[in-house]
Amino acid sequence: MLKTRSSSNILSHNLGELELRVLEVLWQRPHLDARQVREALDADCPKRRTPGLSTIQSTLERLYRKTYLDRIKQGPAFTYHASVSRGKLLGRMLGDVIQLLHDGRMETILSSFVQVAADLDEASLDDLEALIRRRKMQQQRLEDEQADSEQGERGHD
Amino acid sequence: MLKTRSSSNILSHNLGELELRVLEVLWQRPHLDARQVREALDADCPKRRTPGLSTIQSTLERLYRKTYLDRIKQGPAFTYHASVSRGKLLGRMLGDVIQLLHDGRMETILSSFVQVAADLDEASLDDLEALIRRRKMQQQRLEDEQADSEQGERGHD
DNA sequence: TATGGGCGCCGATGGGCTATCGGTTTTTGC
DNA sequence: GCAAAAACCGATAGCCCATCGGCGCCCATA
Repeated sequence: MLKTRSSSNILSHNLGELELRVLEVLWQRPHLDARQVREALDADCPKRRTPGLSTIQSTLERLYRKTYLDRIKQGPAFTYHASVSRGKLLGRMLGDVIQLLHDGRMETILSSFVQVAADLDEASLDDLEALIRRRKMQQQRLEDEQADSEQGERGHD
Repeated sequence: MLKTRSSSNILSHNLGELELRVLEVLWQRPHLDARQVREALDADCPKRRTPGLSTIQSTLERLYRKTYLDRIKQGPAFTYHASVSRGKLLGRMLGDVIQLLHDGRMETILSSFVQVAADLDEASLDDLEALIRRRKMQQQRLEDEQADSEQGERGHD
């Protein structure tokens, strides 16, 4: 009856509800300590009973250990701030899902996404096109520079 | 010390590892019963110890209850097949993630996705553009037809 | 230098989920 | 009707998050 589960969840970015709410708070106002995060949480949703300070602290520490947050000791308390932007996290989680469900054909991925985008907003298709154009130019420039200086560096992350 | 957690996971589409592997099998060859699914699983990855039949059955039933699978009683055993395509599921999970992390600005969403697509493959940007073009025509045609026949129906899902 | 209030940190607890079976019941085919 | 196979149910294990209590440390202050 042993299990030997390698990992409970299939996605590498696994966030709980409180963790996400905390991240949201810190995206809006960086550099808060646990107490301030708790207050912000309470202000955001007064009807919900705010968890105790220790709970917030645990969550902050978990997020810190998972490298979603950085911290600086400021006076008596740590001050936390997101080490990953909302857009970055979005991109990574999208990448997770895609890696999980892709079938090798780019067509499947893209049509799925276009479908999502189209559901969200018609105008978004125009935005997407503009973004692609920009991205292409960016990529082109990057390639040119690389060929020019002949340096193979990575990590435009 | 009570928890009152509304839901353990934030995403609505929550799949385990075995569940996903089973889905993969059934996407490749629909209409298998538990025994056949088990054999396919074993064939896909012989090194890994194949779970018992009951485990496969439980997983199939869970996926059925979660409406990822349909089943038909065929002879002595149920025959299972996916009720949602790979692309559909991909789209929904992408939608989940986006809904979870969007900040209201379409820009954030789109740039995150384009970044992912670009990471995957350079040529994908061309594909994406082509898809968008196709999608736009499709949408245009759909709107025309709607305006023409003046029927306001929903649910092109 | 004692002391008291924060704060960090660790461990325990509870609840949910998937994976995994064993055993019992139901169904089927002969 | 009977035997075999399949479905179904319940139990267990392991993982993860939420939640807190309690202990210890540090620093300011009397």
